[in-house]
Amino acid sequence: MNWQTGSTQPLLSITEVQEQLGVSARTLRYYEELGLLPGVRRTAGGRRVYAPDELERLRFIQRLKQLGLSLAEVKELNAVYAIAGSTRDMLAHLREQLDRHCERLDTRITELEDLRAQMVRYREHVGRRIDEWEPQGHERPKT
Amino acid sequence: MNWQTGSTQPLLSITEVQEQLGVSARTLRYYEELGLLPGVRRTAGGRRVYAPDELERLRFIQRLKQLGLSLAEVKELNAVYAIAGSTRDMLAHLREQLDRHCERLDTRITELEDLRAQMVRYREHVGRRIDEWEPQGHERPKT
DNA sequence: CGTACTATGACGCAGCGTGATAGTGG
DNA sequence: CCCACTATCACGCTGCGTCATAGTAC
Repeated sequence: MNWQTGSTQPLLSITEVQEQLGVSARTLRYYEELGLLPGVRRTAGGRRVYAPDELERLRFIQRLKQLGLSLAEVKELNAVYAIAGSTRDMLAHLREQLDRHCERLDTRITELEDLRAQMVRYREHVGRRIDEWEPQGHERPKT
Repeated sequence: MNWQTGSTQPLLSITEVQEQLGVSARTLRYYEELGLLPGVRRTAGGRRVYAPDELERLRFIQRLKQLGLSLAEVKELNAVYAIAGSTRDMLAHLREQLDRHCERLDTRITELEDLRAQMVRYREHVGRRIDEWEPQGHERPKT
């Protein structure tokens, strides 16, 4: 699949992008629908054509997503990007987002650790009750 | 609100349960709809009446939820409970679930820690780009 | 009789997965 | 003409929040 217009721009179909980036076609359409990936061109038949620019944008989105930002936050960053054009403002905004998210992550990690500790205690409690079971004198399973 | 039939059973309205357990009315109806909380009685007018048993069950559900089990898993446990009547079988099943979930938690915690480290690195990268910005010579903001 | 509480039903969110149905590319 | 690929709905999932509408308790 290559409709190069003269220059050697690798234009990709949705399936190719899917394979290269590991993002499903459904996800690609969804991102576009949400406005995260504007300006995706089409063939005469209406099929999506992805240029290197879009791939860059997608990689950026992937990174932010991996960092745990929501699509709404990614969209907000894209909006800033559109206005500030990858300038200092955008970078500053991005850094703020990262800071905020880093705090949320810390909180979440602590919560999970507490939960884990609690779960281990509860597990041991359950274990003891199982051990105590036989002496209780109820109908025992097929031991 | 107390329709005690003679014995001193504190029968509660949905709002009272909501206040005592911190579970919304919507959530209570939802649990019932899912079959997590069967046998909730009603007044002549169709209003839900919660007995101590239900409160116990709800507290149990809350604990499992806090430990991160999904409602489907809680339901499964209830099913076992209904059959085994809180016997060894049920406890054993519960312990298995807890074990499995503990592993998932470990994985998740590790993931989040990796993510955090990655985010900090990215944040620093962004920070450096901001610092480098002035020398670049683009139109500076209103410094 | 009023008004606070409640019941049921249904839509909404996030982030897509998973069809169904119809048109396109080669 | 065939068949793979793709486009556009549209519903499903999780765990409820949040109306809208109608009936109930006091």
